[in-house]
Amino acid sequence: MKEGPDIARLGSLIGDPARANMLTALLSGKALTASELAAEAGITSQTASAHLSKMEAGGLLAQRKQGRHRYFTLADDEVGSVLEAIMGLAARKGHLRTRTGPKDPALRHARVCYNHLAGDLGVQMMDSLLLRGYLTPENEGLGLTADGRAFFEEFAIDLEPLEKLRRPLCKSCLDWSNRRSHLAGSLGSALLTRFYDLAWAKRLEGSRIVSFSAGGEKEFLRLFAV
Amino acid sequence: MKEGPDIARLGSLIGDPARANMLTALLSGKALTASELAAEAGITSQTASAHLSKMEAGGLLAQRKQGRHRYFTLADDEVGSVLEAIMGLAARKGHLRTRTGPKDPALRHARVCYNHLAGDLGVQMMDSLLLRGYLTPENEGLGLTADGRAFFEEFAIDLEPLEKLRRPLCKSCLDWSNRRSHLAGSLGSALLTRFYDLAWAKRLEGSRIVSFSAGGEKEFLRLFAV
DNA sequence: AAGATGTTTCGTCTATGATCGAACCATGAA
DNA sequence: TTCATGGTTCGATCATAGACGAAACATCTT
Repeated sequence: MKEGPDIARLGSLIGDPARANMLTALLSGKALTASELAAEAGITSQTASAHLSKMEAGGLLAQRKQGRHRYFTLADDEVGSVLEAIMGLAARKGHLRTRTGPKDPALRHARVCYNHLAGDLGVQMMDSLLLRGYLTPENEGLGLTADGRAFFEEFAIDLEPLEKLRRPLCKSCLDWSNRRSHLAGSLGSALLTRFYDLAWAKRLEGSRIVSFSAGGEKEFLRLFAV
Repeated sequence: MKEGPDIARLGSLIGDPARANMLTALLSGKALTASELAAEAGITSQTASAHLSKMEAGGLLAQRKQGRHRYFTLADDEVGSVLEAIMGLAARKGHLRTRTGPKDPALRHARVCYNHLAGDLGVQMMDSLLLRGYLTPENEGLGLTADGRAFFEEFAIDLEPLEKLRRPLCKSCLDWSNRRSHLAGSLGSALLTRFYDLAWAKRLEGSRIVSFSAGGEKEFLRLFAV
Protein backbone atom coordinates (compact mmCIF):
# COMPACT_ATOMS: atom_id res chain seq x y z
CA MET A 1 0.00 0.00 0.00
CA LYS A 2 1.11 3.54 -0.69
CA GLU A 3 3.05 5.60 1.81
CA GLY A 4 1.23 8.39 3.55
CA PRO A 5 -0.26 9.51 6.81
CA ASP A 6 -2.27 6.93 8.68
CA ILE A 7 -5.41 8.92 8.19
CA ALA A 8 -5.14 8.24 4.48
CA ARG A 9 -4.97 4.52 5.09
CA LEU A 10 -8.26 4.60 6.93
CA GLY A 11 -9.77 6.96 4.42
CA SER A 12 -8.94 4.78 1.49
CA LEU A 13 -10.30 1.76 3.31
CA ILE A 14 -13.60 3.53 3.82
CA GLY A 15 -13.38 5.12 0.42
CA ASP A 16 -13.96 2.10 -1.74
CA PRO A 17 -17.67 1.68 -2.57
CA ALA A 18 -17.69 -2.05 -1.98
CA ARG A 19 -16.01 -1.70 1.40
CA ALA A 20 -18.23 1.21 2.34
CA ASN A 21 -21.28 -0.92 1.66
CA MET A 22 -19.91 -3.68 3.85
CA LEU A 23 -19.14 -1.27 6.64
CA THR A 24 -22.57 0.31 6.60
CA ALA A 25 -24.09 -3.15 6.67
CA LEU A 26 -21.99 -3.94 9.72
CA LEU A 27 -23.11 -0.73 11.41
CA SER A 28 -26.24 -2.67 12.26
CA GLY A 29 -24.09 -4.40 14.86
CA LYS A 30 -24.85 -7.84 13.55
CA ALA A 31 -22.04 -10.19 12.72
CA LEU A 32 -22.18 -11.06 9.05
CA THR A 33 -20.45 -13.76 7.09
CA ALA A 34 -18.10 -13.11 4.23
CA SER A 35 -20.63 -14.18 1.65
CA GLU A 36 -23.39 -12.11 3.14
CA LEU A 37 -21.12 -9.12 2.97
CA ALA A 38 -20.21 -9.96 -0.60
CA ALA A 39 -23.87 -9.98 -1.53
CA GLU A 40 -24.37 -6.75 0.36
CA ALA A 41 -21.66 -5.08 -1.70
CA GLY A 42 -22.66 -6.72 -4.96
CA ILE A 43 -19.33 -8.39 -5.62
CA THR A 44 -18.02 -11.92 -5.84
CA SER A 45 -16.77 -13.73 -2.81
CA GLN A 46 -13.16 -13.68 -3.98
CA THR A 47 -13.17 -9.93 -4.20
CA ALA A 48 -14.96 -9.64 -0.90
CA SER A 49 -12.38 -11.82 0.74
CA ALA A 50 -9.63 -9.48 -0.36
CA HIS A 51 -11.52 -6.46 0.93
CA LEU A 52 -12.26 -8.09 4.24
CA SER A 53 -8.68 -9.02 4.94
CA LYS A 54 -7.59 -5.50 4.12
CA MET A 55 -10.12 -4.05 6.50
CA GLU A 56 -9.14 -6.47 9.19
CA ALA A 57 -5.49 -5.64 8.74
CA GLY A 58 -6.46 -1.97 8.94
CA GLY A 59 -8.08 -2.50 12.32
CA LEU A 60 -11.61 -1.81 11.14
CA LEU A 61 -12.97 -5.31 11.46
CA ALA A 62 -12.75 -8.25 13.79
CA GLN A 63 -13.52 -11.74 12.64
CA ARG A 64 -14.62 -14.86 14.39
CA LYS A 65 -14.24 -18.16 12.69
CA GLN A 66 -17.06 -20.55 13.32
CA GLY A 67 -17.30 -23.76 11.42
CA ARG A 68 -16.90 -23.04 7.77
CA HIS A 69 -18.17 -19.50 8.23
CA ARG A 70 -16.28 -16.39 9.08
CA TYR A 71 -18.29 -13.84 10.94
CA PHE A 72 -17.20 -10.26 10.68
CA THR A 73 -18.04 -7.37 12.97
CA LEU A 74 -16.75 -3.87 13.40
CA ALA A 75 -13.61 -4.00 15.48
CA ASP A 76 -14.93 -1.85 18.31
CA ASP A 77 -17.29 0.96 19.25
CA GLU A 78 -14.97 3.66 18.12
CA VAL A 79 -15.02 2.38 14.59
CA GLY A 80 -18.80 2.55 14.72
CA SER A 81 -18.90 6.09 15.98
CA VAL A 82 -16.38 7.31 13.47
CA LEU A 83 -18.39 5.74 10.68
CA GLU A 84 -21.56 7.37 11.97
CA ALA A 85 -19.78 10.68 12.17
CA ILE A 86 -18.63 10.40 8.57
CA MET A 87 -22.10 9.40 7.48
CA GLY A 88 -23.49 12.44 9.21
CA LEU A 89 -21.05 14.66 7.42
CA ALA A 90 -21.73 12.96 4.12
CA ALA A 91 -25.46 13.38 4.57
CA ARG A 92 -25.07 17.09 5.06
CA LYS A 93 -22.66 17.59 2.21
CA GLY A 94 -24.09 15.04 -0.18
CA HIS A 95 -26.08 17.39 -2.33
CA LEU A 96 -26.55 15.10 -5.31
CA ARG A 97 -27.27 11.84 -3.63
CA THR A 98 -30.72 11.13 -2.32
CA ARG A 99 -30.32 7.41 -2.32
CA THR A 100 -33.14 6.23 -0.14
CA GLY A 101 -34.93 9.49 -0.65
CA PRO A 102 -36.17 11.33 2.44
CA LYS A 103 -34.92 9.02 5.10
CA ASP A 104 -37.20 6.43 6.58
CA PRO A 105 -38.94 8.05 9.57
CA ALA A 106 -38.68 4.82 11.51
CA LEU A 107 -34.94 4.90 11.02
CA ARG A 108 -34.73 8.41 12.35
CA HIS A 109 -36.87 7.46 15.30
CA ALA A 110 -34.90 4.54 16.67
CA ARG A 111 -32.14 2.45 15.18
CA VAL A 112 -29.05 0.61 16.26
CA CYS A 113 -25.71 2.29 15.91
CA TYR A 114 -23.33 -0.63 16.05
CA ASN A 115 -24.64 -1.98 19.35
CA HIS A 116 -26.40 0.90 21.04
CA LEU A 117 -29.52 2.96 20.53
CA ALA A 118 -29.48 5.87 18.10
CA GLY A 119 -32.11 8.11 16.56
CA ASP A 120 -34.59 10.40 18.28
CA LEU A 121 -35.06 8.03 21.18
CA GLY A 122 -31.33 7.55 21.63
CA VAL A 123 -30.77 11.28 21.72
CA GLN A 124 -33.63 11.80 24.13
CA MET A 125 -32.25 9.14 26.45
CA MET A 126 -28.90 10.88 26.45
CA ASP A 127 -30.52 14.24 27.15
CA SER A 128 -32.46 12.79 30.03
CA LEU A 129 -29.46 11.10 31.60
CA LEU A 130 -27.46 14.30 31.43
CA LEU A 131 -30.32 16.50 32.62
CA ARG A 132 -30.87 14.40 35.71
CA GLY A 133 -27.20 14.29 36.52
CA TYR A 134 -26.82 10.56 36.05
CA LEU A 135 -24.13 11.17 33.52
CA THR A 136 -21.86 14.14 33.45
CA PRO A 137 -19.49 15.52 30.84
CA GLU A 138 -15.93 14.80 31.79
CA ASN A 139 -12.74 15.86 30.10
CA GLU A 140 -13.30 14.65 26.56
CA GLY A 141 -15.71 11.97 27.69
CA LEU A 142 -18.59 11.05 29.90
CA GLY A 143 -18.58 10.16 33.57
CA LEU A 144 -21.02 8.21 35.69
CA THR A 145 -22.23 9.92 38.86
CA ALA A 146 -23.24 8.28 42.13
CA ASP A 147 -26.88 9.02 41.33
CA GLY A 148 -26.40 7.49 37.92
CA ARG A 149 -24.87 4.39 39.44
CA ALA A 150 -27.94 3.94 41.62
CA PHE A 151 -30.27 4.58 38.71
CA PHE A 152 -28.73 1.96 36.47
CA GLU A 153 -28.48 -0.65 39.20
CA GLU A 154 -32.14 -0.03 39.91
CA PHE A 155 -32.79 -0.67 36.22
CA ALA A 156 -31.17 -4.08 36.68
CA ILE A 157 -27.94 -3.27 34.88
CA ASP A 158 -24.94 -4.78 36.56
CA LEU A 159 -22.20 -2.19 36.22
CA GLU A 160 -19.31 -4.09 37.75
CA PRO A 161 -18.56 -6.42 34.87
CA LEU A 162 -18.93 -3.55 32.42
CA GLU A 163 -16.35 -1.48 34.22
CA LYS A 164 -13.85 -4.29 34.03
CA LEU A 165 -13.94 -4.24 30.26
CA ARG A 166 -11.28 -2.46 28.32
CA ARG A 167 -13.81 -0.51 26.27
CA PRO A 168 -15.10 2.65 27.88
CA LEU A 169 -18.27 2.48 29.91
CA CYS A 170 -19.74 5.72 28.67
CA LYS A 171 -19.05 7.39 25.41
CA SER A 172 -20.94 9.94 23.44
CA CYS A 173 -21.59 9.22 19.79
CA LEU A 174 -22.71 11.83 17.32
CA ASP A 175 -26.11 10.97 15.96
CA TRP A 176 -26.29 10.68 12.23
CA SER A 177 -29.83 11.98 11.79
CA ASN A 178 -30.06 14.37 14.70
CA ARG A 179 -26.56 15.75 14.81
CA ARG A 180 -26.65 15.47 18.56
CA SER A 181 -25.06 13.02 20.91
CA HIS A 182 -26.40 9.74 22.09
CA LEU A 183 -24.93 7.22 24.48
CA ALA A 184 -22.43 4.66 23.25
CA GLY A 185 -19.95 2.51 25.12
CA SER A 186 -20.61 -0.65 27.05
CA LEU A 187 -23.32 1.06 29.06
CA GLY A 188 -25.14 2.12 25.92
CA SER A 189 -24.88 -1.40 24.68
CA ALA A 190 -26.16 -2.85 27.95
CA LEU A 191 -29.13 -0.51 27.97
CA LEU A 192 -30.21 -1.59 24.51
CA THR A 193 -29.91 -5.24 25.51
CA ARG A 194 -32.04 -4.49 28.54
CA PHE A 195 -34.73 -2.96 26.33
CA TYR A 196 -34.76 -6.14 24.29
CA ASP A 197 -34.96 -8.25 27.44
CA LEU A 198 -37.87 -6.24 28.74
CA ALA A 199 -39.52 -6.70 25.36
CA TRP A 200 -39.84 -2.96 25.06
CA ALA A 201 -38.33 -3.22 21.61
CA LYS A 202 -36.97 -5.64 19.09
CA ARG A 203 -34.70 -5.51 16.10
CA LEU A 204 -36.43 -5.39 12.74
CA GLU A 205 -34.97 -8.12 10.59
CA GLY A 206 -32.75 -6.95 7.77
CA SER A 207 -32.56 -3.32 8.78
CA ARG A 208 -31.14 -1.11 11.45
CA ILE A 209 -34.57 -0.13 12.72
CA VAL A 210 -35.33 -0.75 16.38
CA SER A 211 -39.04 -1.31 16.67
CA PHE A 212 -40.55 -0.30 19.98
CA SER A 213 -43.87 -1.76 21.06
CA ALA A 214 -46.54 0.76 22.03
CA GLY A 215 -46.25 -0.13 25.68
CA GLY A 216 -42.47 -0.34 25.52
CA GLU A 217 -42.11 3.10 24.09
CA LYS A 218 -44.42 4.48 26.75
CA GLU A 219 -42.30 2.95 29.49
CA PHE A 220 -39.16 4.19 27.81
CA LEU A 221 -40.43 7.74 27.53
CA ARG A 222 -41.51 7.73 31.16
CA LEU A 223 -38.14 6.47 32.33
CA PHE A 224 -36.17 8.88 30.19
CA ALA A 225 -38.49 11.87 30.24
CA VAL A 226 -37.07 15.29 29.54
CA MET B 1 -17.16 9.55 -10.32
CA LYS B 2 -18.09 6.06 -9.30
CA GLU B 3 -21.47 5.20 -7.87
CA GLY B 4 -21.61 4.30 -4.23
CA PRO B 5 -22.76 5.38 -0.83
CA ASP B 6 -21.97 8.94 0.17
CA ILE B 7 -19.67 7.72 2.87
CA ALA B 8 -17.39 6.31 0.21
CA ARG B 9 -17.12 9.65 -1.52
CA LEU B 10 -15.81 11.26 1.62
CA GLY B 11 -13.60 8.33 2.41
CA SER B 12 -11.91 8.40 -0.95
CA LEU B 13 -11.38 12.14 -0.64
CA ILE B 14 -9.63 11.60 2.67
CA GLY B 15 -7.98 8.46 1.42
CA ASP B 16 -5.52 9.97 -1.00
CA PRO B 17 -2.16 10.63 0.68
CA ALA B 18 -1.70 14.03 -0.91
CA ARG B 19 -5.16 15.15 0.11
CA ALA B 20 -4.75 13.70 3.58
CA ASN B 21 -1.59 15.72 4.03
CA MET B 22 -3.38 18.88 3.00
CA LEU B 23 -6.27 18.19 5.32
CA THR B 24 -4.06 17.52 8.30
CA ALA B 25 -2.19 20.73 7.55
CA LEU B 26 -5.48 22.60 7.57
CA LEU B 27 -6.46 21.03 10.87
CA SER B 28 -4.32 23.70 12.47
CA GLY B 29 -7.19 26.02 11.69
CA LYS B 30 -5.03 28.34 9.68
CA ALA B 31 -5.86 29.34 6.16
CA LEU B 32 -3.23 28.15 3.72
CA THR B 33 -2.63 29.06 0.11
CA ALA B 34 -2.78 26.58 -2.72
CA SER B 35 0.99 26.59 -3.16
CA GLU B 36 1.65 26.13 0.54
CA LEU B 37 -0.66 23.15 0.48
CA ALA B 38 1.09 21.81 -2.61
CA ALA B 39 4.44 22.03 -0.83
CA GLU B 40 2.89 20.43 2.21
CA ALA B 41 1.77 17.46 0.18
CA GLY B 42 4.92 17.30 -1.88
CA ILE B 43 3.21 17.65 -5.24
CA THR B 44 3.17 20.19 -8.02
CA SER B 45 0.73 23.05 -8.01
CA GLN B 46 -1.25 21.66 -10.94
CA THR B 47 -1.92 18.45 -9.10
CA ALA B 48 -2.73 20.33 -5.93
CA SER B 49 -5.19 22.46 -7.79
CA ALA B 50 -7.07 19.39 -8.95
CA HIS B 51 -7.14 17.96 -5.44
CA LEU B 52 -8.30 21.22 -3.93
CA SER B 53 -11.21 21.62 -6.29
CA LYS B 54 -12.29 18.06 -5.65
CA MET B 55 -12.25 18.62 -1.92
CA GLU B 56 -14.11 21.86 -2.27
CA ALA B 57 -16.75 20.21 -4.42
CA GLY B 58 -16.99 17.49 -1.80
CA GLY B 59 -17.77 20.03 0.88
CA LEU B 60 -14.57 19.53 2.81
CA LEU B 61 -12.95 22.86 2.08
CA ALA B 62 -13.90 26.49 1.75
CA GLN B 63 -11.79 28.89 -0.20
CA ARG B 64 -11.34 32.59 -0.12
CA LYS B 65 -9.83 34.37 -3.05
CA GLN B 66 -7.66 37.29 -2.22
CA GLY B 67 -5.56 39.02 -4.77
CA ARG B 68 -3.69 36.37 -6.65
CA HIS B 69 -3.78 34.00 -3.69
CA ARG B 70 -6.38 31.47 -2.79
CA TYR B 71 -6.66 30.72 0.87
CA PHE B 72 -8.16 27.40 1.83
CA THR B 73 -9.66 26.36 5.14
CA LEU B 74 -11.71 23.44 6.34
CA ALA B 75 -15.33 24.03 5.43
CA ASP B 76 -16.64 24.01 8.98
CA ASP B 77 -16.09 22.66 12.47
CA GLU B 78 -17.76 19.38 11.75
CA VAL B 79 -15.23 18.55 9.07
CA GLY B 80 -12.52 19.22 11.60
CA SER B 81 -14.02 17.01 14.25
CA VAL B 82 -14.58 14.16 11.86
CA LEU B 83 -10.97 14.39 10.75
CA GLU B 84 -9.85 14.45 14.36
CA ALA B 85 -11.98 11.41 15.04
CA ILE B 86 -10.43 9.51 12.18
CA MET B 87 -6.99 10.54 13.26
CA GLY B 88 -7.82 9.34 16.74
CA LEU B 89 -8.84 6.04 15.27
CA ALA B 90 -5.63 5.92 13.36
CA ALA B 91 -3.98 6.39 16.73
CA ARG B 92 -1.63 8.95 15.44
CA LYS B 93 -0.48 12.23 16.88
CA GLY B 94 -0.75 15.36 14.80
CA HIS B 95 2.68 16.01 13.49
CA LEU B 96 4.18 19.42 13.02
CA ARG B 97 3.25 21.45 10.02
CA THR B 98 5.17 23.96 8.02
CA ARG B 99 5.64 27.22 9.74
CA THR B 100 3.82 30.04 8.08
CA GLY B 101 4.83 33.59 7.65
CA PRO B 102 7.97 35.51 8.38
CA LYS B 103 10.46 34.46 10.98
CA ASP B 104 11.58 37.96 11.89
CA PRO B 105 9.67 38.97 15.06
CA ALA B 106 9.62 42.60 13.96
CA LEU B 107 7.92 41.56 10.73
CA ARG B 108 5.33 39.59 12.63
CA HIS B 109 4.71 42.54 14.88
CA ALA B 110 4.03 45.25 12.33
CA ARG B 111 4.65 45.45 8.62
CA VAL B 112 3.08 46.84 5.51
CA CYS B 113 0.84 44.67 3.43
CA TYR B 114 0.80 46.49 0.09
CA ASN B 115 -0.20 49.79 1.57
CA HIS B 116 -1.86 49.03 4.87
CA LEU B 117 -0.84 47.76 8.26
CA ALA B 118 -0.39 44.05 8.86
CA GLY B 119 1.06 41.89 11.60
CA ASP B 120 0.03 41.64 15.22
CA LEU B 121 -0.80 45.31 15.42
CA GLY B 122 -2.83 45.22 12.23
CA VAL B 123 -4.86 42.28 13.47
CA GLN B 124 -5.40 43.92 16.82
CA MET B 125 -6.62 47.09 15.16
CA MET B 126 -9.11 45.11 13.15
CA ASP B 127 -10.30 43.27 16.24
CA SER B 128 -10.77 46.52 18.06
CA LEU B 129 -12.71 48.17 15.25
CA LEU B 130 -15.05 45.23 14.98
CA LEU B 131 -15.44 44.83 18.72
CA ARG B 132 -16.48 48.45 19.16
CA GLY B 133 -18.89 48.30 16.29
CA TYR B 134 -17.07 50.79 14.12
CA LEU B 135 -16.87 48.23 11.37
CA THR B 136 -19.31 45.46 10.80
CA PRO B 137 -19.23 42.33 8.68
CA GLU B 138 -21.40 42.76 5.64
CA ASN B 139 -22.27 40.30 2.92
CA GLU B 140 -18.85 39.24 1.68
CA GLY B 141 -17.21 42.42 2.90
CA LEU B 142 -16.98 45.02 5.57
CA GLY B 143 -19.28 47.93 6.29
CA LEU B 144 -18.69 51.22 8.05
CA THR B 145 -21.17 52.10 10.81
CA ALA B 146 -22.30 55.56 11.88
CA ASP B 147 -20.19 55.22 15.04
CA GLY B 148 -17.25 54.23 12.91
CA ARG B 149 -17.74 57.22 10.65
CA ALA B 150 -17.58 59.52 13.69
CA PHE B 151 -14.55 57.71 15.05
CA PHE B 152 -12.50 58.04 11.89
CA GLU B 153 -13.44 61.66 11.31
CA GLU B 154 -12.40 62.35 14.88
CA PHE B 155 -9.08 60.73 14.03
CA ALA B 156 -8.72 63.28 11.24
CA ILE B 157 -9.38 60.96 8.37
CA ASP B 158 -11.46 62.49 5.63
CA LEU B 159 -13.74 59.75 4.41
CA GLU B 160 -15.47 61.55 1.57
CA PRO B 161 -12.68 61.42 -1.00
CA LEU B 162 -11.97 57.82 -0.08
CA GLU B 163 -15.53 56.77 -0.78
CA LYS B 164 -15.33 58.29 -4.23
CA LEU B 165 -12.51 55.97 -5.22
CA ARG B 166 -13.15 52.86 -7.23
CA ARG B 167 -11.35 50.61 -4.80
CA PRO B 168 -13.38 49.52 -1.79
CA LEU B 169 -13.20 51.56 1.38
CA CYS B 170 -13.05 48.62 3.73
CA LYS B 171 -11.73 45.24 2.90
CA SER B 172 -10.55 42.49 5.15
CA CYS B 173 -7.22 41.01 4.28
CA LEU B 174 -5.97 37.73 5.62
CA ASP B 175 -2.84 38.24 7.65
CA TRP B 176 0.20 36.36 6.46
CA SER B 177 1.70 35.64 9.86
CA ASN B 178 -1.41 35.46 11.99
CA ARG B 179 -3.83 34.03 9.50
CA ARG B 180 -6.47 36.32 10.82
CA SER B 181 -8.01 39.34 9.21
CA HIS B 182 -6.72 42.85 9.25
CA LEU B 183 -8.06 45.96 7.56
CA ALA B 184 -7.25 46.69 3.95
CA GLY B 185 -8.92 48.94 1.41
CA SER B 186 -8.53 52.66 1.06
CA LEU B 187 -9.41 53.15 4.72
CA GLY B 188 -6.68 50.80 5.83
CA SER B 189 -4.29 52.67 3.62
CA ALA B 190 -5.38 56.05 4.99
CA LEU B 191 -4.94 54.85 8.55
CA LEU B 192 -1.37 53.80 7.95
CA THR B 193 -0.61 57.13 6.32
CA ARG B 194 -2.09 58.84 9.35
CA PHE B 195 0.21 56.87 11.66
CA TYR B 196 3.17 58.07 9.62
CA ASP B 197 1.89 61.65 9.76
CA LEU B 198 1.52 61.49 13.51
CA ALA B 199 5.05 60.11 13.66
CA TRP B 200 3.76 57.12 15.56
CA ALA B 201 5.64 54.94 13.12
CA LYS B 202 7.86 54.97 10.09
CA ARG B 203 8.81 52.57 7.35
CA LEU B 204 12.12 50.83 7.86
CA GLU B 205 14.17 51.37 4.75
CA GLY B 206 14.61 48.34 2.55
CA SER B 207 12.16 46.12 4.37
CA ARG B 208 8.49 45.78 5.02
CA ILE B 209 8.87 46.41 8.70
CA VAL B 210 6.82 49.23 10.18
CA SER B 211 8.77 50.57 13.11
CA PHE B 212 6.65 52.12 15.84
CA SER B 213 8.21 54.57 18.30
CA ALA B 214 7.74 53.75 21.96
CA GLY B 215 5.29 56.60 22.41
CA GLY B 216 3.56 55.91 19.12
CA GLU B 217 2.90 52.31 19.94
CA LYS B 218 1.49 53.35 23.29
CA GLU B 219 -0.95 55.74 21.64
CA PHE B 220 -1.85 53.14 19.09
CA LEU B 221 -2.58 50.53 21.69
CA ARG B 222 -4.70 52.94 23.67
CA LEU B 223 -6.72 53.92 20.62
CA PHE B 224 -7.24 50.36 19.44
CA ALA B 225 -7.42 48.57 22.73
CA VAL B 226 -9.17 45.23 22.90
C1' DA C 1 -16.15 -42.25 1.57
C1' DA C 2 -18.06 -38.56 -1.77
C1' DG C 3 -20.39 -34.30 -2.28
C1' DA C 4 -21.80 -29.64 -1.03
C1' DT C 5 -20.93 -25.19 0.73
C1' DG C 6 -18.01 -21.35 2.36
C1' DT C 7 -13.65 -19.04 1.83
C1' DT C 8 -9.04 -18.03 0.19
C1' DT C 9 -5.13 -17.81 -3.21
C1' DC C 10 -3.41 -17.05 -7.75
C1' DG C 11 -3.20 -14.96 -12.30
C1' DT C 12 -4.69 -11.67 -15.31
C1' DC C 13 -7.24 -7.94 -17.14
C1' DT C 14 -8.84 -3.38 -16.88
C1' DA C 15 -10.21 1.21 -15.52
C1' DT C 16 -9.76 4.77 -12.55
C1' DG C 17 -7.28 8.56 -11.07
C1' DA C 18 -2.87 10.71 -9.56
C1' DT C 19 0.80 12.89 -11.65
C1' DC C 20 3.52 16.17 -14.42
C1' DG C 21 4.90 19.39 -18.61
C1' DA C 22 3.32 23.00 -21.05
C1' DA C 23 0.35 26.51 -21.99
C1' DC C 24 -2.93 29.77 -20.36
C1' DC C 25 -5.34 33.10 -17.17
C1' DA C 26 -5.48 36.58 -13.42
C1' DT C 27 -3.48 39.72 -10.45
C1' DG C 28 0.05 42.80 -8.68
C1' DA C 29 4.58 45.27 -9.28
C1' DA C 30 7.73 48.19 -11.97
C1' DT D 1 2.88 48.95 -21.06
C1' DT D 2 5.91 44.75 -19.58
C1' DC D 3 7.38 41.48 -16.31
C1' DA D 4 6.80 38.30 -12.41
C1' DT D 5 4.07 35.29 -9.64
C1' DG D 6 0.17 32.42 -8.11
C1' DG D 7 -3.22 29.45 -9.95
C1' DT D 8 -5.81 26.70 -13.33
C1' DT D 9 -6.68 23.90 -17.57
C1' DC D 10 -5.37 20.56 -20.99
C1' DG D 11 -3.23 16.40 -22.63
C1' DA D 12 -0.72 12.38 -22.03
C1' DT D 13 1.53 8.94 -19.13
C1' DC D 14 1.54 5.45 -15.95
C1' DA D 15 0.94 2.91 -11.55
C1' DT D 16 -2.29 0.91 -8.68
C1' DA D 17 -5.91 -1.54 -6.91
C1' DG D 18 -10.30 -3.63 -7.89
C1' DA D 19 -12.62 -6.91 -10.55
C1' DC D 20 -13.46 -11.87 -11.93
C1' DG D 21 -12.33 -17.03 -13.48
C1' DA D 22 -10.22 -20.92 -12.03
C1' DA D 23 -8.57 -23.74 -8.73
C1' DA D 24 -7.17 -24.93 -4.05
C1' DC D 25 -8.44 -25.31 0.71
C1' DA D 26 -11.49 -26.08 4.66
C1' DT D 27 -15.38 -27.73 6.93
C1' DC D 28 -19.91 -29.66 7.31
C1' DT D 29 -23.45 -33.14 5.49
C1' DT D 30 -24.72 -37.51 3.74
